Amino acid sequence: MPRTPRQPRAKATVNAIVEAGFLSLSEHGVQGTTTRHIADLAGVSVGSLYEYFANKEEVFEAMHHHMVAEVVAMVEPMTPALVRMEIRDLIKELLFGFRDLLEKNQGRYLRYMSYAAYFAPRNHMEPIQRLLMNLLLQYVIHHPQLARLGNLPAMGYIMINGGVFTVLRYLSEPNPTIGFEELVKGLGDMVAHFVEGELRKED
Amino acid sequence: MPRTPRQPRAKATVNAIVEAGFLSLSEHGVQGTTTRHIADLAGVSVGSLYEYFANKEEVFEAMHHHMVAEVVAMVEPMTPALVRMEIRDLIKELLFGFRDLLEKNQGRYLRYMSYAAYFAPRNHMEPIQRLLMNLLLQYVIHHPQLARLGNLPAMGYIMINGGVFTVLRYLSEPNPTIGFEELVKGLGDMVAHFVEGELRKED
DNA sequence: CGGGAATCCGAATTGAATCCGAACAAACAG
DNA sequence: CTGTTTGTTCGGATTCAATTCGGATTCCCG
Repeated sequence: MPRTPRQPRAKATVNAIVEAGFLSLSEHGVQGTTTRHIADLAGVSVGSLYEYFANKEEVFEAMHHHMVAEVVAMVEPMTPALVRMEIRDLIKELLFGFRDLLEKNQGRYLRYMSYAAYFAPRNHMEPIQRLLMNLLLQYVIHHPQLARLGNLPAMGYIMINGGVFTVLRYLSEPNPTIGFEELVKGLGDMVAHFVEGELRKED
Repeated sequence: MPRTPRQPRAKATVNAIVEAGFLSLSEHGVQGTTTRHIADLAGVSVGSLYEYFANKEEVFEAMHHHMVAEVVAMVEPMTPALVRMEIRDLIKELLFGFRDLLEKNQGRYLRYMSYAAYFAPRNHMEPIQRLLMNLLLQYVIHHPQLARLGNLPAMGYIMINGGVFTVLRYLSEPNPTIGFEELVKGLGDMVAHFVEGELRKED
């Protein structure tokens, strides 16, 4: 049963372990990331690690929460500005921000993401999906003509998942055949044309 | 150094091991899939497993090849018919076929796919991506008006990755909020409107 | 048949994950 | 201050899965 850290010293320990988790993942990949490794990098002993984490997986879960929290911290302040933009600009802003976040710290979040399906198999992207679905709703509220669009949940699902996963996959690619700008422009065009097309169909 | 099976008996062993890999993955997930487990399910000893596979990961790679081969075997015969269809019908045909394939055998391929990022981090989808890119090219050849479209590689990248990953993610979802038909229709609309919009822009 | 190659086996080895009890540090009451 | 309680850290002991290895068994060709 893992303990919750009370004293600041312990909180520092927990934090160091999570940091070390990202470091080790970047350096050695999943296979090479052992508890001893993490503990060494964190400057504590394995025993200490198991004081606060029931098992190795929980360390990865904590890393996951860090990442999600940062994404939320990025998107939420942007939201008021985003909902007033043209759709193409919104997508551009969002995806560039997303890329920068993922590549921060030698791509620690990106690296983590490519293994996330293993560590957090169930719904690991759900909070982010909800965040973006909320952004979409806010956007529709600020652009009432969009309310005429048909199946908003399905549209949102496709745009969010298609967009997020395509960008993730793109950024993980060792030598991509297209540029990130092209990708972002293409995604923007795709969504913009789709919206126009659907609105035209309504008439 | 793994040996290549020569006698039919050995080929059966190799096959049983790969089959057992899928079974074990379905039953016990990644964590629960041990070499002993696979060997037991295959009705052979661990030692035999290591005769033909250098390590556990190679078993997963063999499973991967099985899956990719089946996808190719599904798409290639469909191609001549697909390239003559309306874009929406093509997408519908392709995605329903894809779903059926993934859900065959109690979803063994789907189950495998959700862990694939871990086992085959580098380029594990590349053959499928190439297959679909080729389909796209053939399609453009049969619909010459599409040749006026702008950045085909980027478009293809987005449609293929966005489509494949969205469907994969959707099928892995325990209780999806939208129906598969809606998803397929939405993807079809998205692509169709995009094509129309781009063609209109060219004028 | 007889012998060498191919196949199969499962106990032994190895190394990582996890547990645990003792040692050390902080907080705090009297 | 000082004894006690509670929180924290440590690293060796244990457990379990991956992989190895030497020998037993089966196949197949001459």
